[in-house]
Amino acid sequence: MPLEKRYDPKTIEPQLQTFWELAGIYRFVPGDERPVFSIDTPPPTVSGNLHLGHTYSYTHADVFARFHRMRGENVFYPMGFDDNGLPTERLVESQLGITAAEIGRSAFIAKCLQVSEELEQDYQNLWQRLGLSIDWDYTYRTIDECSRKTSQRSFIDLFQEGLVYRQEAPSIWCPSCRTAIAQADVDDLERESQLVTLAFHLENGESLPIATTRPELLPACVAIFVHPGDERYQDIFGQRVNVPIFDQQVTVLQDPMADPEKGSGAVMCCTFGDTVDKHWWYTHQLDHVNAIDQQGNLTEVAGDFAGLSVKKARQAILDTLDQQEYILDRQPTTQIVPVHERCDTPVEYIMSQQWFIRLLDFKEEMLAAGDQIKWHPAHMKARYLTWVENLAWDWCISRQRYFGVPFPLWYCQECGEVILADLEKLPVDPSEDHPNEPCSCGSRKFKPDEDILDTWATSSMSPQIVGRWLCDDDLYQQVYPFSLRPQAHEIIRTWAFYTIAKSHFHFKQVPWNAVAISGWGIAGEGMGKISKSRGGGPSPPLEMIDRYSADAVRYWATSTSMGKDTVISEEKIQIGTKLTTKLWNVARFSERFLEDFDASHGVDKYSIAGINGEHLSPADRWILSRSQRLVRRVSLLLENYDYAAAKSEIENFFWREFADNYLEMCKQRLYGEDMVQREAARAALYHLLLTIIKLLAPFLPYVTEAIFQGIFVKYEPSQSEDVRSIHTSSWPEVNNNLEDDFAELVGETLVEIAVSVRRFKSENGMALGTDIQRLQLSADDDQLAAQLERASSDLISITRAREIDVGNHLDQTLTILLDTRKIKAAIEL
RNA sequence: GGGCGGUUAGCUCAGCUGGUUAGAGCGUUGCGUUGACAUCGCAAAGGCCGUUGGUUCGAGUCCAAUACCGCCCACCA
Repeated sequence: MPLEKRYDPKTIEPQLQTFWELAGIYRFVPGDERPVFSIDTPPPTVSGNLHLGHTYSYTHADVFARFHRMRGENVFYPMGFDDNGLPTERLVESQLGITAAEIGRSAFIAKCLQVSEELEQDYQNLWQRLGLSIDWDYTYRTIDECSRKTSQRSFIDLFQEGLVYRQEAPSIWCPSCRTAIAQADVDDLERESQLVTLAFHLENGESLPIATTRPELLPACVAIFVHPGDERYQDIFGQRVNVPIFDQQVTVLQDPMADPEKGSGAVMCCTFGDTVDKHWWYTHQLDHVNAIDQQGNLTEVAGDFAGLSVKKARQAILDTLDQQEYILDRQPTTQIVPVHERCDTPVEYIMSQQWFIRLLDFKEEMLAAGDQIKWHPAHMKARYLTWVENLAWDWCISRQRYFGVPFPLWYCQECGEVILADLEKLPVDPSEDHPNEPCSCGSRKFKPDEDILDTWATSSMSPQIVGRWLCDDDLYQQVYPFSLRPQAHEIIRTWAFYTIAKSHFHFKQVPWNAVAISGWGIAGEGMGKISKSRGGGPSPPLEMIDRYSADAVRYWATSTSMGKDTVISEEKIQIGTKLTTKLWNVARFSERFLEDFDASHGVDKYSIAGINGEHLSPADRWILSRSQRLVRRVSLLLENYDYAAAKSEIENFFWREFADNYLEMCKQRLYGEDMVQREAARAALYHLLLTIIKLLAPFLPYVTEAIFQGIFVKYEPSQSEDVRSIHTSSWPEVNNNLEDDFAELVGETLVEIAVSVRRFKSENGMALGTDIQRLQLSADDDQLAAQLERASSDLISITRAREIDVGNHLDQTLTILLDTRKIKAAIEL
């Protein structure tokens, strides 16, 4: 079936998508002898707000998958959805306007399952429409049974290795989400604040000025610290001080972490205002006063202020301090406060009992693991290493929430012993199940652990979940360690780091050979324009795909290199549309010369080996040589995950060298009567078009497939490659015999001549198709001159000269077009 | 405060291990039915490659300092 005059992606893309699904083009073949390329796909957090930015990093991973598949590798490219834990709960709460506390735990979990499942269908639709070459037989949800089982198994294994522990300790707490969180869940937020200097009174009645931004923590003040070398405070070391309003007596202590430069140099230590307080509390064995409860309100120790929120209490206490004339100074200040990244609520440090995974003892191992992985771009490794170096807390994995993977354990009500679930029974819900055996103390009374695991504690097992670690060892052995982890940069410290940590703890190896870090597709000015046209919302990706094409969106997504953020640009998408149109038109042009070939040997007929070099024109030799170098370069770039440079090289070659120049040079032979010349041109054309669409197939899977199906796969099957689809066909190989420096020099000369003639016509207002009488050329180099002679058909074709005349010198009466050391050219009109 | 990335044509960006007149797309201007393509083609204009030093026969490309922009990290009184 000949190619349609106009390429209509809106109808063709969905057809091809269906074809790929039905034909199983992207199936992973377990047990196959080909080398495996396995991808640890990021399970997107199901957030319910899909925008074009989501397509950005996922396109990158797909390009790699397609490249490796065409390279002959058995590509394992699964998909997952991260739908357990706090992010999903927050979504459900905001979307349905309910809270778990209101409707009860089990009803809430049911809502979470329902909402996330509906949204996941949207994600899947988008991924399929975008053309991601995922094998949908391998999908997972981080809340599904296999994930829960894997996650609980991980916990039990680590427990038995002594790598997890439960401890009553100051923990990072989000008063809004009402749960403990981990260091990695904390972000910085700048806000306006007030630094007030208060007068604390020593026993002798003297006043000690102390600055604070958190006066509401006064009831929890347990000590005052000064620097040991601070001259001002040598005398008061060890003295007792009265805390304003609350009147408890605390001691002045010394510690090098007290900075004489800050505030008055004397600082109050409260349990707990920040991590330094925690440090001092621990190292100086101070008392613990809990002033803030789990809802973020002041406790009874705050007396009249009990029950007030932190914010209200701060103001009320300030007012009282003011009335009682404790305030020496007030300074407005911008302060950086740690907040919970999910809700931007300032965190508190609250004493509570939590489960932790040991990290601080393993920093060296984690750093070494980072060095064993290839990072793309390389500088992203620095973020990982910095994070590991600065770790200050073990990994708090317990969350006081509802929707997630439960801890697989109970506590004995008699002796407090931890009873783990049986491995065979995983996954368990300890609230519904119970232990098989009585506790070693003989008791049969158990209390289930009611917390859930940090969502990262599960998603950090993604290689094990998707590789079916616990239920399909053959598969797992084939895919693990994974070839590639693609992900975005903001989750280096969470997903990447935790996955590396888990892999180290469980298997003493790194989870992947390489990690490819994508940037973000972010809303920019272009988005404003887009959103305006549809009433203000962000641009929905399916709408953009419908308006332009999946290929065009992918073109935009692969235009900025690995690791870089990029603005969502409708303009860039439009350029992608132009490229697909150009490809289509080139293919339609080529089709008429290729369709009557005796191609009974399938696509191999015009493989490079079949080209008879004797009859190739200089233009053929030039473009064939250039194409070999292109294949070499693009392959290397893609091996190194540099999709943007690869795409740009192919695009330039295709548009500037092949379409603008080569096609114009070979037309005369294609249309001409000389069958020998015609066959040579057709062979070159066949090879080049096939090479170009293959190279572009990872980027523009739809239009290249449409061309491949329309022109190259209407013959019998090839013996050497799977030509059901361009995406299972073989990646182009470099043919050294076609690489030829001299041919390239000749080709460049031909282009120079063509450009000079075009410029002449353009400057003289002539149409490009205008015939010229004679083109006279002269080259000092005899070999070059001989090639120019041989290229007369190429030159006539592109310049429309009636006659090409190659001689030793130019006729001075003619118009000189070019005069360089290499080549001189003149025309006669 | 420490670290990383960026600073190249009006805009968005390429420029690999330093080497002839610095590239592309968009935009601008002019011209044009080349027997595939007007969702096009051809051509033109447009840059002291952030600043200042240094290394070198030669630097956008290496080194140092510096200024902005962005990000990561840090104990944020």
